[in-house]
Amino acid sequence: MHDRTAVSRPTLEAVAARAGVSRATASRVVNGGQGVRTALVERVRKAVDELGYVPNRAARTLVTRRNDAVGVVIAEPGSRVFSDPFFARHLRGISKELAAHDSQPVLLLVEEAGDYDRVGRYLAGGHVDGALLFSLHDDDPLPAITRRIGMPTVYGGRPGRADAAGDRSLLYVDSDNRGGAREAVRHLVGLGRRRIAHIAGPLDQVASVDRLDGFRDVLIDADPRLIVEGDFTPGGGERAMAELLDRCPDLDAVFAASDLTASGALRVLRERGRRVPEDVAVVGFDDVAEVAELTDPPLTTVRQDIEGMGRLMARLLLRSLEEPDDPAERLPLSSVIIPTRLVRRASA
Amino acid sequence: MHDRTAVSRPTLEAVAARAGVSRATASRVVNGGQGVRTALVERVRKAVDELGYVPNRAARTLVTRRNDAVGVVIAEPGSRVFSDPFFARHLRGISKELAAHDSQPVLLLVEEAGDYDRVGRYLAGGHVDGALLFSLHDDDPLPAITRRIGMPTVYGGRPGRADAAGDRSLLYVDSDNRGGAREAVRHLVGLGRRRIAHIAGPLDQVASVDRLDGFRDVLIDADPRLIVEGDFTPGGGERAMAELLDRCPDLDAVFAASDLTASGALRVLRERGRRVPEDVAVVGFDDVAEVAELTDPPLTTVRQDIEGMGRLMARLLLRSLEEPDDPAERLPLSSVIIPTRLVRRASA
DNA sequence: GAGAGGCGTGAGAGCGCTCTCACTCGGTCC
DNA sequence: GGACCGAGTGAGAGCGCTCTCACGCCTCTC
Repeated sequence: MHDRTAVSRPTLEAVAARAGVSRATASRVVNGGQGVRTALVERVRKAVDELGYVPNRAARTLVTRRNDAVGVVIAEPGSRVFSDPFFARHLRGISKELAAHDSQPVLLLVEEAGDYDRVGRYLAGGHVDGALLFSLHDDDPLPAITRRIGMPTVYGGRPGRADAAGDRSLLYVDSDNRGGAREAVRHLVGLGRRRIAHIAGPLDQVASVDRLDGFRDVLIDADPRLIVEGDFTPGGGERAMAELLDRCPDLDAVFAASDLTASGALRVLRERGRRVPEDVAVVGFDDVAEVAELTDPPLTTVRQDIEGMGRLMARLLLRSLEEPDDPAERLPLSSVIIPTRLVRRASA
Repeated sequence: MHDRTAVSRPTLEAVAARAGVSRATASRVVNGGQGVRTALVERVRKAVDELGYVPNRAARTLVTRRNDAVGVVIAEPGSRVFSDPFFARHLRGISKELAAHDSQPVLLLVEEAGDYDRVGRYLAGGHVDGALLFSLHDDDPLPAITRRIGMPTVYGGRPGRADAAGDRSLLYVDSDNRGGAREAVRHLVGLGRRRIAHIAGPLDQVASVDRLDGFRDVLIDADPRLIVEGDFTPGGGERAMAELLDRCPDLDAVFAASDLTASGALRVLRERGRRVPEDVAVVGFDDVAEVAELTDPPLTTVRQDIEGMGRLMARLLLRSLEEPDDPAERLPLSSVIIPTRLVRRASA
């Protein structure tokens, strides 16, 4: 198929010949130069420069079994993780951290059921040293695959029960969804609000459940009619807000599980003549992209450090790749929860 | 450094032994089975299944010089291309197309000047078959690098003069920025607007210039005071709008070079008591993410097919990788301009 | 001055695959 | 009936690199 005519690049052999040393010595120099006389190191370096030598990674991988690449698997690009702002930020953090360790992210998007197979084969094919998995639903086959082939894996977001059941020592990085939600609701309480509603995210996602739990942590005996499930979209926010207002016209605050949800809620509140924040205070969640600043009024929201999350995922993965074979020498690695913080704007 | 203990995978040798054939025959079967007796094909296939054999891509790459991977280089992640919505959509289109050809995108972000070196080395290292370049400014060293090493490259967005000068046959995919701008302005004219302003994007970017050109195509002798340079952000839109209103209080329409810019403009218009669209009609550009729907009123805007752009870039690159060595046999490849279309909402 | 010990270097095997080339074998042609 | 042929198969070289191991040389010790 691809019939690339290789632009022939100099080999290590050529470098060695030019420097008047053996291939072995040239290799040593290229890989750090430990235990080679300074004079020779310099001769080889010079030859490398003159020839413009760049090691052939395929050859190197073949013998070292190291790829210097990790797979970034994103399942369901229609979903939340992929939804624009998250995705780009995650990737940026991941890329930065990997680049610092001379490793590269290989992107693997799963769009349809058939893609799992392709991605599974790719991972099993040993083209990457490890995997970063953004996988949301419980029946995702990928965790089982990486576990079976013994590929180091770090999850983005706390995995659901089914995944966790298989391996207690599973590594993940997540935002402090629960803590962030608590802070948001406490803020509303602090403002003197007494009828605080919650528009949740889809409750089959762990993050949604965590945020709902945080809400309940503060409002232990919240009126169940004040809780409605949304879907993280503006439209869902509109529908949920309308329902809430119908059910409980006396509500005086809303904690929405995402900024987009909140933006929909704001629109309905405005249509129904409720002033924000005077009549109803609104708090969102995410603070990514410009959404929270675009709304009218600008949204008070819980900020997540998505880029930091990506960076930490990569770091955790790189660490587990470095692990010595001897289990006794292994440094203990553990999952990380990244703190969130409330950003106050005009809506609450 | 990375001391991965390889989970030893079966080799082609093992498959051959189990199937009772030579390695060569096993290889033929794995690569399609051309010219092998059906009986043998089946024996080998069975052995592959039983052993769970997956070809070692490094070994294959070493001999075929094909990577089945392409580099996706994004320079200046702070910039427009990277800005969330674009990035994810591009990548999605690219990934889909590549996946269909069993190739994978390797992500290369350039954050700081020093990264050019790293990325350049990576590309030169022959780890990818080709490159998709999102590079915006004229002094970007990457085009020169890919040209020098003879690596097939497709650009996202029409390159600036400096790049194009080096190679006339350069391949790129771009949105019809100029045509889209024309359509937007014609729409405003059709609404009977006579004092139409333009908030441009940063004029060192080709897309901004193209949109401005489209504006001018329709309004050949536009009052220069009705044109202000913005920066694609809401804040820039606010400043530009304020300036425009000060200069020309009689303006009755604004064509903003991006939706974010338009959202800032809308806010200023509201503050100054201008009704949209009654007093001032507003049209944006992009229609990605939910921005245009979030604004109040929802924004009329020019939609770009970003995902399609990504897909086409990948397709163009794959095609140029397939090119036969004999120049006479080459199918002519040419750059593509993807149409845009006006999406009418409430603001104009 | 002879033996021990280290350090630096080179030879060579081998990573897992593809691909060329030579060989075999059954069938066809004159 | 022998030369020819094409299809199917296997042997083996080689892709560019790393890494083990053995060897040579130099320094040190008694």
